[in-house]
Amino acid sequence: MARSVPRIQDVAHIAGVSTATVSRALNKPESVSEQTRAIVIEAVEKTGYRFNQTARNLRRRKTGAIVVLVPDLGNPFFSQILSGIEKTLSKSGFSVLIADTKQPDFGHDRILEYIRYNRADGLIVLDGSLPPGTYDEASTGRSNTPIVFACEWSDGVPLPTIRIDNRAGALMAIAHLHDLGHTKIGHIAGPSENILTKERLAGTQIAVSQLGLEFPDKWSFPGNFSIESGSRAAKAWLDLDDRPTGVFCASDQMALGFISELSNHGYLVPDDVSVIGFDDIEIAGRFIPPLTTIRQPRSDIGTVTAKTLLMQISGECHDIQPPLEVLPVELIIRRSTGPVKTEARGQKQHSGSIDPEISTRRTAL
Amino acid sequence: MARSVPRIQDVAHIAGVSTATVSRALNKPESVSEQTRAIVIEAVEKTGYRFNQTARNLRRRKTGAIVVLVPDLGNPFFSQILSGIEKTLSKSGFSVLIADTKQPDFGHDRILEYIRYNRADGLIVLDGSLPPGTYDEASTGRSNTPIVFACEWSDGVPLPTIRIDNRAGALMAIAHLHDLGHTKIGHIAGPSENILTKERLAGTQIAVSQLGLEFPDKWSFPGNFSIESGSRAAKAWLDLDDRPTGVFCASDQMALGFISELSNHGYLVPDDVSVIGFDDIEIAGRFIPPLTTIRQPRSDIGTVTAKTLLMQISGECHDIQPPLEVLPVELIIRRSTGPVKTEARGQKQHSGSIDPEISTRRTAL
DNA sequence: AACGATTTTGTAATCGATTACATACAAAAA
DNA sequence: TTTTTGTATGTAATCGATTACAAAATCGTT
Repeated sequence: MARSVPRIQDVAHIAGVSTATVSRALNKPESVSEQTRAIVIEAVEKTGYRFNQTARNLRRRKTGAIVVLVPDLGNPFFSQILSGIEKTLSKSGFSVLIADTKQPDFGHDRILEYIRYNRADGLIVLDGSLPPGTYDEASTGRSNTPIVFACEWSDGVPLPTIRIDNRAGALMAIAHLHDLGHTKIGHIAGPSENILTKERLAGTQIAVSQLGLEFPDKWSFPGNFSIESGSRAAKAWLDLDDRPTGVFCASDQMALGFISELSNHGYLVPDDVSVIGFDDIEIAGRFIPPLTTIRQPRSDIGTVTAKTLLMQISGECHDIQPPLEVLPVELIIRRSTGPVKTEARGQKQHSGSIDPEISTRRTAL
Repeated sequence: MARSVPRIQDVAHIAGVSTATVSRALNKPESVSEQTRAIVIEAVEKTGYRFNQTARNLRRRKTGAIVVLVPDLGNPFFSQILSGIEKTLSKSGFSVLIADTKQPDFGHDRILEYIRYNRADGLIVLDGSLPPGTYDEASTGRSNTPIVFACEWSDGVPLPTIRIDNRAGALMAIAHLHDLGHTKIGHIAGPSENILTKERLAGTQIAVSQLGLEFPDKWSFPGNFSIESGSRAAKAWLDLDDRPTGVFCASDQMALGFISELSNHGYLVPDDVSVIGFDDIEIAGRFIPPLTTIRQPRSDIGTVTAKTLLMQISGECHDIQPPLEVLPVELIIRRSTGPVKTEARGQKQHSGSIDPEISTRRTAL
């Protein structure tokens, strides 16, 4: 046991061939005679040799790593997309490196580091809020580190993007509320500069105006996708004289925060207000009431993104236009939305002879 | 613009010194005269030079990467710990590599790869369910890749571990239920081989027997930490003739699934049964009702783990015993637990003249 | 000025693989 | 038999930094 980790030289020595032959036997088996190949394989097995990734990377001028820029690691929505990415990339032998862009010490120039100095073989960006100039080198081809956007993107930056149709999602949400008879519809938005916020708000506005509904500013609540901001929106809703009877939230987390805060004030969903979310995070279907929402195919987003990046890296993609993949969304109807009530809140709606407590329980589900 | 990325040679050439001097000026500034240092710095700035991580790693026989083995990336509990790890390690210049051990294609020998072939400078294991033999080389010092356990661990494996006091957490949970008058206490457990399951179950049994309570098998429900398994436990609870009035769940997710399923069947928490969880994931405080739970300091676990690993890597840690850090847990009382009711379920409990519907709403909060 | 001690700098080996190029050898064609 | 072609293998350069060792420059002392 002279050395702890065997090198290609050790294998070559045992097999009685040169290092070049060992390398070829392992990387391009057809370029080596069947005999020597067998001898080499045997020597590899005897020594337990594994190639040194670092040395290979240096020689090949690759890093073997893909960096994923996540806006918020703590958010369950992203962690599941990440899971899909990791699965696909690790299968292709890449390491997945994660950086949280909302960490206080994340400098935006770290991206430039990755792009400019070849610190990664590719980049997946889940955060559209980075300054657009960041991508100049990548989009003009001056950098050879491919970048793919997923979920979010940066307007006007011509890079491959995997996303869903956010406007269509908003349209579906508003249409659903309208089908239930709601004419006074509110919206809780994400962070104002966010591209998803803009798209979902735009979709809402289009839908609302097509349906000929009013949509005053006071029915549009600010938020930032977080649970807490949903709960703040609830307080704003409570302060209103003329309240929307249906509220479309730009994220499930805000929807849950909204419902939760209303519940703290003795209001019930969907009795007092119908609420629809966006994302379909795991807990949505198990909330009380189960949340009606627009589902995003999270795992698919992850795998499609990873595959797109792999194609970019291998150079298989010869399109002139950077690929744009728009995955479908789906309306999941659960119990946080219901027919609009005409009565003012506080009036009871007992139906005949049913025990009032049980009745309330039913509606509370 | 001859080369896209400047090398140390380019800097050396411009500064009129050797590559060795440039390297020293950057890595050991005190070993170089003030003059040359200034010249080198200037040349570095002029060229925009950044060292090539791969080349450095090859020479230093390091990889610059830490691998984190996560049992389930989609679980919000882990993603927040991960966030703490990433923050600390990236500050020290390490890349964080993530592997999902529950991915179908995750071979357990991948860990051996990391340990044996120096594919990473260190390993953080959040999954205690890997075969104990895996760590032989690491714990006997035959491998020089340090490993640190966090949250979970492998019994009898003498490696540094950062965790909470699971038994104490269980004790606090049971004591809380007992304080509220509950004498019939049930438990929803995690996956049976899991070390946390065992500890929390053991804590429950100790507490229950110290308090002189009965704890029949049928009050111990199987689970696997997931929302779904909590909901299955709810069905089992419903099937019981003699039901526990307080249930301690080994994870928040199971608690939420449990409450959700009960709600689907018209049962209310804490009216019909008090429920306490474990973890304090973000949504817990916003569930309906807000979940009483045992809080784990997730972010702390992440940072302490990362720091411990860094010490192991730098060799600063000269303890004979591998360090064991037990972080404190905290009982967070919210509204999913309440005083035990003596009445049988289904009897109304209207208090005087209050509108019954409003009354129910209150208790439903 | 001469000496040794100390600081600063340069030369070249090294980390461990990949691969361009050269060479050896066998089979096919002349 | 000689020449050509093609396949299989070896030699050595290379990727880009770090660092052991040697050489040179600087300093203080006598």
